[in-house]
This record gives sequence, structure tokens and C-alpha cells, in this order.
Amino acid sequence: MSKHGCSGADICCAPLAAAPVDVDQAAEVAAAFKALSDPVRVRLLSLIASHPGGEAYVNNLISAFDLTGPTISHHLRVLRQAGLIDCERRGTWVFYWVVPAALERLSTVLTVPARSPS
Amino acid sequence: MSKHGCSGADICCAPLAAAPVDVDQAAEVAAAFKALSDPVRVRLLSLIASHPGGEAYVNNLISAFDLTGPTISHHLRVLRQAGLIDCERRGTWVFYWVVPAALERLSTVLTVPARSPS
DNA sequence: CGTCCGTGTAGAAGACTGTCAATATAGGCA
DNA sequence: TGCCTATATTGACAGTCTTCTACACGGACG
Repeated sequence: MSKHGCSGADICCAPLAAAPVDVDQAAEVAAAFKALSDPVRVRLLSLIASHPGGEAYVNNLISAFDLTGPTISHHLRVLRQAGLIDCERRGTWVFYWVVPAALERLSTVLTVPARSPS
Repeated sequence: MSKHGCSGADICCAPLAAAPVDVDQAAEVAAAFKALSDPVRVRLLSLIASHPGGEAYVNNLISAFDLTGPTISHHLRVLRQAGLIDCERRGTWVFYWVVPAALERLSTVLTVPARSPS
């Protein structure tokens, strides 16, 4: 799920402010941030990440919103394709959890390095 | 330019993974990330941030892309309304620079706190 | 084996976004 | 004053995104 078509899964860790990013890096970073550009997905990620045990199952997530199941399913897929979360089926339920490394990569990208005093 | 209608300018610093964000916080965070969800804007931000002196003027930015002036102007406005950059006119040219605090807030939001070993 | 429940997929409507050409504004300079 | 350069605004078009309803899949359980 992280070697093939899943854009945004392996982002270079250099901060944006350190040096001009090239076109490919910019596309990857933008794709990852696009996954976080919707309030529902931000809340989903936060709900999953802060869930006791670090996992949440879908029905639990759906009931936190005033949206239909397919809509939540769509947003979960966007987050998963961006490499920010992953999931596993256990019997009837599907459990989701965050991929900490992906969040930390994005966090690093936004870091502002101490500016050299030119 | 950063107190009034500019949504996304003052984001709560708590990491998403620490506790479930409320609806308003999620909207603010998502709005900020939406500004970073386009490859052109990611490159613009990186170009401005890594420019010698921390400032860049528009013509310099336009010539880095295969896009028209109005398009770059549009993207700069999106970044500015998100509070990520700010600008000032000096004679004929307009200079842009990044707002480090805004980037650092977003970076903190993506931090994954050490999970309590429940 | 059949039914129910949880989850995902398909297709469509409406809103939003990125881009451009054309035009406007604002400042320097002759 | 009048022109030229630099930047922003407007309006339009094509593409994408969010959301829904309707339906399909897959496991549990009687």
C-alpha cells in the first residue's frame, strides 16, 4: 500500500523552508495536505488518533457525524490512500488507526529551520 | 491582515492526536491545510521561505512557473488569506514573506504525542 | 441455508477550484 | 501630464470534490 500508486506515502523529510522543493516533492506534499483539507477528514483523523488503544471502528466514527455511511467511507479511503491511516477487518468490523510516521513527516515538512543570520 | 476575516490565522496548538478536535478547530485546521493542498502553492511557499533574506517579489515567483501572472497572484492570495504568508508593497514591487508562527502551529498540530502505554 | 448487520462501491447532482484572457489599479519616469 | 511596468481583479470554462441514494459484498448467527 505504500510502493505503488499511493501518492503521498513517502515524502522527503526536508522542511519546505529549508530549500526550494522540486516539482515532484511539491506534488507529494500537496497530495498529503489535500487529504487534510476537509474538516470531516481532520475530525476523523483526530478521532482515530485519540481513540483509546489508537484504533476505532467505522460505526463508531459514523455516529460522530451527521453524515451518511458512504460519505464517511469515502473520507476514510482518502485518508488511507494518502497513507495517513491504515485499516484491518476483524470479523464484522473494520478497525482504523493512524500511521504516526506519516504525520510526523508532514510535521517536519512544515518546520521552520532557524534562519541563517545572512 | 491577520485579525479579521482571515480564517485559519489563529489555530489552537493542540496536536490532532492528543484529543478529538471540535468542529470549529477542525474547520480552521482544514482551511489552513487546504491552502497547502496545491502543488503550486507548496512550491510558492517553499520558494518564498527559502529565498535569501526570507523575502521574494512577485515577478521573481512568476518566472519560476509555467503559469500566468494572474494565476500566481491567485495562489499568493490564498496563502495570504490562510495566514501563511504576508506581503508589503515597496514602490513598484510587492514583497512576500512567510509567517513562521503559522507554519509552526500547523507543524505542532500534526505532532504525534507519545502514546500512554495503556 | 437464509437473513441481518456492518461496510464498501457506483453513479449522479451541485458546489467549488485552478487556469486563462481581458481589464483595472498603482507607482515610477520622461 | 502621459506612458510604461508590475501586480491585482473580473469573468468564464473545464475539471474536481463532497455528498447523497441505491445497491453489492462479506461475515455472523439462528
